[in-house]
Amino acid sequence: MHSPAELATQFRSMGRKLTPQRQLIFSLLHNNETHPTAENLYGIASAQMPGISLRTVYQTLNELAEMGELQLIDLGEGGMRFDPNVDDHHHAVCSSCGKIRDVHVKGAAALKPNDASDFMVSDVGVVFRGKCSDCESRAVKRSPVLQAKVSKK
Amino acid sequence: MHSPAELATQFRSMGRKLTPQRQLIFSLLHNNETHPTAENLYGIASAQMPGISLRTVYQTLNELAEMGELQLIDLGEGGMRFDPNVDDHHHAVCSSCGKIRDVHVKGAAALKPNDASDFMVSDVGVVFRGKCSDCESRAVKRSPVLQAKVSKK
DNA sequence: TGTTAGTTAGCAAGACTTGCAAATTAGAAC
DNA sequence: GTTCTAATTTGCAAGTCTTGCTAACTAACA
Repeated sequence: MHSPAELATQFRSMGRKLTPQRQLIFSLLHNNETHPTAENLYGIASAQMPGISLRTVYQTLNELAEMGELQLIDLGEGGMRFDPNVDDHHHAVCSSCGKIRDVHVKGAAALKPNDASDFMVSDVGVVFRGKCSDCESRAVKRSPVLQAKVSKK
Repeated sequence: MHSPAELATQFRSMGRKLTPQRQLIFSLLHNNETHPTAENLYGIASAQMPGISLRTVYQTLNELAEMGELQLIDLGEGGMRFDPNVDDHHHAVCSSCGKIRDVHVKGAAALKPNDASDFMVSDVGVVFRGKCSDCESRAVKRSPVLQAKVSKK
């Protein structure tokens, strides 16, 4: 995602308005690596701007997504997540705490469906599921013998 | 997924009942490669057993999923999809017609997050997006010059 | 055939997201 | 600074998908 300042310029050059609501959302997303849901952002935004509506948050997020400034991630956990990182990257999801982390994957771009040579691939997405280091170390401390089990989904 | 007969045995051995509704759903899922939604199955089931409820379809699907007989796929298109194929495989989604196809991916199991060596991976999922051969050939026929554009998400 | 624990059906409700219309306001012109 | 207008925000209703709840039903077994 571009910087809030750049987005501001971009919006204005498109004949669109730069409202305080939008500016706030731009700043909340800037360098945000938490993969927030709309509700997450609404919570934070509300604290700084009481009265802002959830509807506006959704609206702005959709606009940014349409502009290609956000990547939408749906991991089937009830709720779309928004990622201001639109570089070529993938995701690692902790099945314990639910945290999502951006990761780069060597060789991902070269993956091909073995048995569907007639499928024209335009995009490849990789999702790792497992345990993040925080949850893993907590599990080890709590019960070393269970470690093996726990690490299996 | 096991065969309907095997599932029947398995259910009974668990002290659960083998109802006509369950049998129907087992048979509809057997060798089903369409990645149906609950609603899809409900539609087909209703034709063969008028009065069966959508609630029961959901219930049975969830039970099978818990038993590891179904893989749940959520591609963020509004609606979980159920895959009786629980072998190690991945998916190719046509962005034009929405069809999902099971594919095997050489090297997928060996993928690792480059920059998250502390993440304990227990599962890797790969999703290809693009155009299936049907849609691709249709696009070519309709407008050869647009082919390049169309094939880009 | 009777008993009963497991199931089903139907509806209400919950979670997430979008449509709509009235009220508000950023940005441009004067 | 004032005025104007199209873009935007709000709040609520509604839509989609899924689950909770419970009365009625029934498979399985004695």
